Amino acid sequence: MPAPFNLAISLDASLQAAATAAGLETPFAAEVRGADPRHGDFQANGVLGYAKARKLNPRAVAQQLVGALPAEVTAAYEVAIAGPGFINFTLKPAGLLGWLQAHARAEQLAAGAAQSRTGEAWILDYSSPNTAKQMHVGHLRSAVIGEAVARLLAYSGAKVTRDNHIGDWGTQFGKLIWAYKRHVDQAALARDPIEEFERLYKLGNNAADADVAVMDEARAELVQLQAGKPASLEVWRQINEASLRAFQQVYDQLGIRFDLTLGESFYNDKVARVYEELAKLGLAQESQRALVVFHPEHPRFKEQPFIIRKSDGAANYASTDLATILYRCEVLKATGMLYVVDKRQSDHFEQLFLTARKWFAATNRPEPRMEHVDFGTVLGENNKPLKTRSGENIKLKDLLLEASDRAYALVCTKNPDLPEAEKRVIAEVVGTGSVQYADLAQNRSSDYVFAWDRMISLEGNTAAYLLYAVARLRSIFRKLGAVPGDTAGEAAASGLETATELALARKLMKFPEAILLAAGQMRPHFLCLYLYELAGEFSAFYNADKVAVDDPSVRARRLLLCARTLLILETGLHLLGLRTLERM
RNA sequence: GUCCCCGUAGCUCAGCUGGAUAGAGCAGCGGUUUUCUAAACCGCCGGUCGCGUGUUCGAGUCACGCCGGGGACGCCA
Repeated sequence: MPAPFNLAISLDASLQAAATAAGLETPFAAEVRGADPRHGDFQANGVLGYAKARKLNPRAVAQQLVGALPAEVTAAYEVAIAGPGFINFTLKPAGLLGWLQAHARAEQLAAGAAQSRTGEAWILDYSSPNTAKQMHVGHLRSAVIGEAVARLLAYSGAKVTRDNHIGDWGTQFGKLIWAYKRHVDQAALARDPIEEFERLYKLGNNAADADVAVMDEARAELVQLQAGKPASLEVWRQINEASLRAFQQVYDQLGIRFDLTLGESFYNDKVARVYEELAKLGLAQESQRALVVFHPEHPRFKEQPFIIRKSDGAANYASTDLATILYRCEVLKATGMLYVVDKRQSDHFEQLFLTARKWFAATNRPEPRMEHVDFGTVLGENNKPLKTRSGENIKLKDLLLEASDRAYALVCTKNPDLPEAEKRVIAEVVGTGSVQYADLAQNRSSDYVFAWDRMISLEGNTAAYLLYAVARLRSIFRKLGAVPGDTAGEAAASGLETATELALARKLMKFPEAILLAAGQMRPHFLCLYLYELAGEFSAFYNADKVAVDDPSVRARRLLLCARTLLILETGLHLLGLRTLERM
């Protein structure tokens, strides 16, 4: 009998059927959820509310429900009624082993997970830096969280399109092109294009401030660019290409690859339609020469305008964001879109979504799901936004480099005999992974304090702790000359016995819940927490139960546990965007 | 001024749609290695969940008020 991927869901369905069989009134919700291990694996709390609403004795209702449970359930679980009417379910050891045997390979887990979001098509809008500028620490969270959410949704069965909505259009290009044409240093450009663009922009900006004639020339450059003059477009195109190449170096380290890069310039010719439609529908109105949208039903947005066209006639990000929503629905056939953006922009997104909903409703377009996946600020240890000592933004490139350096120093003390090249790889994986994981492990909505020591000190809920568990698991298989997931070997496994074996197996079986929770709320920290607890159970098991024992059936079942732990740890870490290691 | 978010152990944080005795890590104290990586494991210590009132079988979680911190608020994104 194949074990269902998500036992909680399957149990819920069984209870629902039992409720009908027991003659309970509808609606009845079983409310199955993971339980405190002291009480069991799962608990159903539904009878409490049900009994209350009908002034029944909850324990009697629970009794009635338990009496109607199908034989498969009572065979697989210890069932107990506790307290005011909780029903506790503890999977028997044979059931645990059965689940582990049914989910032996990555494809089997993936197939199970993919059931929850089939048919959904999401556009993920994340990272989205400005071209011609360095990515700095302020770009970290969007990239890291966005990628993890993308992977979680895809794993859950959704079609995911990663769209890098870069800032590649704006008034700064006039000054930049002016300076580029006159002062570009080709050698510097080849070495580090963004560094050079930043230098040129500052140069152009200063020159324009100092000299009105330069300002006029810069303005003329901008007009020519916007008018589509080929020579200007060519420079602009070069700037963007070089910028994207530089971004990709960071993305490669973070495991990010976009499907689309449709920046603001792409929507240049698509904003006019937005103005026309919204004006015609009466949603937008002229105010102080700008085109704005008010929301009379909203306490604040009845007065605080959503400016969709500036008084000088130019577009702003409200214009392009509206055009983007339309394009994503009409052309890309998205059923939903997510914006992984700083929470300080929540007003903008609230106004944007309100406006888009009214617009779509008024034009009979199907309404997409739109969600602002917000996140807090990265703070320094002084609890203020993280900066360098001189008050500059920290470049993402430098941050990741420092992470690797710190990890390298650590590998050299912990495992000095490894080959130099391998130490470098370990440093890169551990360093980058530590930065990613520190960002993901905390609830994204809150600010978080960036602290190197806590991040790479490798204690507690950190990337290194998890990667270390993976490395130890790999080491076991290396030492024993065994292959993880070897079915023939696993067939010899005897039943789970020790407390640590059982605790580990129980935690493994909870993987589906962790995925569901993390993907459902687009909060990767739920997966982090699960993986951390799993690694903890593994470490306790590793310490208490030796795998390399003589008894072949004991060894086989422990190897099976190791193989599943390895599989789920790696699957989880990869979903978060981290790489894993053989040794560290 | 209006609105939003936050306040949980000395520190950094979990706590899923209200569920059982509020949990981790760090720091502190004490243990564990002739055994698969000790970057580990085990134990102890530590909380009036900012304060108050209310809602109910049940509140860290919901409502209202207050105190404290952060953020947003017309042409940057």
